[in-house]
Amino acid sequence: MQTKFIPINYDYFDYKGRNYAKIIGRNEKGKRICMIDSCPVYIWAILKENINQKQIEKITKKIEKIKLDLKGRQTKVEKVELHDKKFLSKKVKALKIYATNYKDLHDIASKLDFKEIEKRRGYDLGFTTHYIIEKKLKPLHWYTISGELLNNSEEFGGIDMNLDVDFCIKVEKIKTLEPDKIKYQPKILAYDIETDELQIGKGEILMISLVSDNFKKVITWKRNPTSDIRHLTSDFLEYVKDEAELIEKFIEYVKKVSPDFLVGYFSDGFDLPYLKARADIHKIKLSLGLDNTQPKFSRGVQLTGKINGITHIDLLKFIRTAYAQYMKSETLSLNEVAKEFLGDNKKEFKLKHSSKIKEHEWQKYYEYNLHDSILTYKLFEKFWPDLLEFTKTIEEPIFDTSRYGLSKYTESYILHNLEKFNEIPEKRPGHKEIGERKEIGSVKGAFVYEPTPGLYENIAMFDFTSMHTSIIISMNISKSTLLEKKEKGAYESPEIKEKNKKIKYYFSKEPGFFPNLLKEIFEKRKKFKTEYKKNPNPITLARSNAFKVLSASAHGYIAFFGARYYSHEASASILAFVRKFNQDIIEKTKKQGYKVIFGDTDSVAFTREKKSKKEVLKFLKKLNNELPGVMHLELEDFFKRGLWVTTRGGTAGAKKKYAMIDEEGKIKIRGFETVRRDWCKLSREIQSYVIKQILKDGNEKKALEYVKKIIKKLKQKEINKQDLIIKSQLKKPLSEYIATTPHVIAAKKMIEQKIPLSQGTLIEYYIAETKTKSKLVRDKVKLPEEKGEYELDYYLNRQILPAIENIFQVFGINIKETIEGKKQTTLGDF
DNA sequence: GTTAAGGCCATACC
DNA sequence: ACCGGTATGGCCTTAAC
Repeated sequence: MQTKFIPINYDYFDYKGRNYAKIIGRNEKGKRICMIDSCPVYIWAILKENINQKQIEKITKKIEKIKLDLKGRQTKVEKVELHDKKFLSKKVKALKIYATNYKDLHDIASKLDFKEIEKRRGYDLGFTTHYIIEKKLKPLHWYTISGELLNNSEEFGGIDMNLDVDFCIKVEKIKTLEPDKIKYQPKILAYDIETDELQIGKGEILMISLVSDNFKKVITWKRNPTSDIRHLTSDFLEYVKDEAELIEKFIEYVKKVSPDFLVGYFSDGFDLPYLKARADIHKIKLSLGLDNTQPKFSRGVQLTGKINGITHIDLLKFIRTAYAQYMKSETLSLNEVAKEFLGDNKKEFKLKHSSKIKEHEWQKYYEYNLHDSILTYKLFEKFWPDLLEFTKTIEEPIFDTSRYGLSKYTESYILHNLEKFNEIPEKRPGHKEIGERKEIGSVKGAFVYEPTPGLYENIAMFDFTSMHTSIIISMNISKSTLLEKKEKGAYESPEIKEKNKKIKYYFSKEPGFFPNLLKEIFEKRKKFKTEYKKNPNPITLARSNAFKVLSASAHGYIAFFGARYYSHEASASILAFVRKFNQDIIEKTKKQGYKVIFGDTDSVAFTREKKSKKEVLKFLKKLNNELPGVMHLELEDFFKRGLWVTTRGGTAGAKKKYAMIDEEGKIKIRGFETVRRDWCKLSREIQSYVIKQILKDGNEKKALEYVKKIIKKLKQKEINKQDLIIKSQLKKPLSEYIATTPHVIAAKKMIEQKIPLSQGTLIEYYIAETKTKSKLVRDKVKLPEEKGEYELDYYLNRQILPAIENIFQVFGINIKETIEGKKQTTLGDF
């Protein structure tokens, strides 16, 4: 039979010693289909140089005889071919050694210890990745598949009989369909659980909400026994007898909706493992899989929950890697993320233990639970274009792309594109190699220019477009193009200090596959950005974003010790170029007669004095003409004013801290306390006001008046406590803290009061007046709900004044004296 | 007991 | 371990007096 098909969920199984890919997807009518397919399995043996034909024939014969009997599975070499390939951009002769089972390739590799063989590669990709590369059945692309329909067939041990799909097909032919011809509407089911404890399985699950297209449900067994059920019943609410029945009902609904995607928020680390743990306690099988199997959890750094045939998505992970760096939200909590992307307003509900929930609060709790699933559902819809485009770009199953970090994005893109360079993949570094890479230590980073504190007018700012990436492309830098010694015409890095020696690295003129691939990414990034500007919609934006992220992560990937194509030398060279190009631009700008104010990594800002914008742009053009390759400097913007301050208590200009106002009055604040979430709202707001007023007026007069007014309020204890809350994140488990900081104390108080808390929680507290004689801040910590007066001294001298004093210092004003008054007379003002 | 230096810790910039 | 280095600054801990 023949059908159209979009692959969504990839899995594989062994049958009679061979690997079979098992791919679940849909056809154009929305029917769920399972495809079963196989592909050649092989390992590359790269031969040493100068091995002659006779030697090759000799070892080929030996290799062909390799047979292994492992754990009851017999495996053997089926075929050996000689190929002309490339490895790390160098021409090599390599044997392609076919075997029966991908998992046995490691053992076959260990049998290939012939002296003629230099390296063994290409057996650590994982079967699914290998399969996608071999058969080009890429996730979320459309295909026409023809094959044999398996209908209650005995083949593959009757796999189709236990699988909840419409058809099961043994693939014979795969044909690519024109992209975007058929619209695929993903079937989504969002879920969220509420529990009494945050530790997995420790407390009971109180309720579960489920949201799909035209489907809303909250299942619960908890309510106050004295309350009248009629008042509590809603159209979405369904009562069950106990927690066991709750879990069974959940399974029932998942099966009934039968989604492509079961979507949660932090569900890898919480909801799914929690459900499994509670199901285990009740001896219930959490049979969510299409084959009725339970979710499988794998432990990387973080827990990951996989359901057979249904793609479990933890949206938090995807947002964290693909979006967090471009977001404004202070935390990645569902509420804040929803606020930023959906404009949804918070549903207020303070989580507490079920025993402390009052009668009338239950209905609110149910609604809160439902709302979380609604938000998760809407966020999935919102991010679907991004999930789609990232998956199509990286060519890994969406289950994986949605969980990958930046290095994996880059690496997957490379692995799926090696074939066009005829490259054999490099291996993953082992423990030993990672250790060695760490041992070498980090390389010197970018250059940051020390600004002179002050208020400046008429500022222009230039920055390099994708600086690191354009350096890699323009200077052909990579692990594979690094030369052992200087060659004629090679690219030469600036001088680098390594172990007290000054050295240079050289890179081949011969284009390497990595810089070449990056050039492709770089150009696609430009193309999709233009495409988006011409035709703005979620898909073009997502495509543009995918390539933006990919392009921006290239250098980080090379410098990451876990990367296949890691290179200390390449990373050091890239950064040496980064420093050099930035410093060169700064020098040239000074020479041109401009006053340089600041520069950080890839940017320079300067006052244009009396020169016109036109002259500045002419200068920019001149600078660009002197840049090599694809390197490009662009005008970030012209600014009306900008403010730079000293470091706290010092005289040096503070780096990475500035504020500018553009000609439309739009203000850009970097590094100041205003943008730091670990300062209280009051400090941030005062500072933000002061900065804005100064930038608008060009002087400090109004700002000073405002500050006096607020400080008066502060002294009269008229400030709302909410504005004095300090927030700080618990970055590791409480037990691992060496120093007992205020936020650690606050966290301990929360535990005492049974307020849910875990690693990653944003801890809130305020500093209160206490009887203690202790000078330690931590001894005055109180939780927001705790009764108490705020301590004036702390907020004045450690929050408000520090945030503004070096700003007023720019105008020669000592704000402490002005407020507290060395001259006591000024105190009378308050 | 006080103080300064150093370390831990969180957060931001690019 | 899950992209990197550079930088500010609060607060605690420790060593020295």
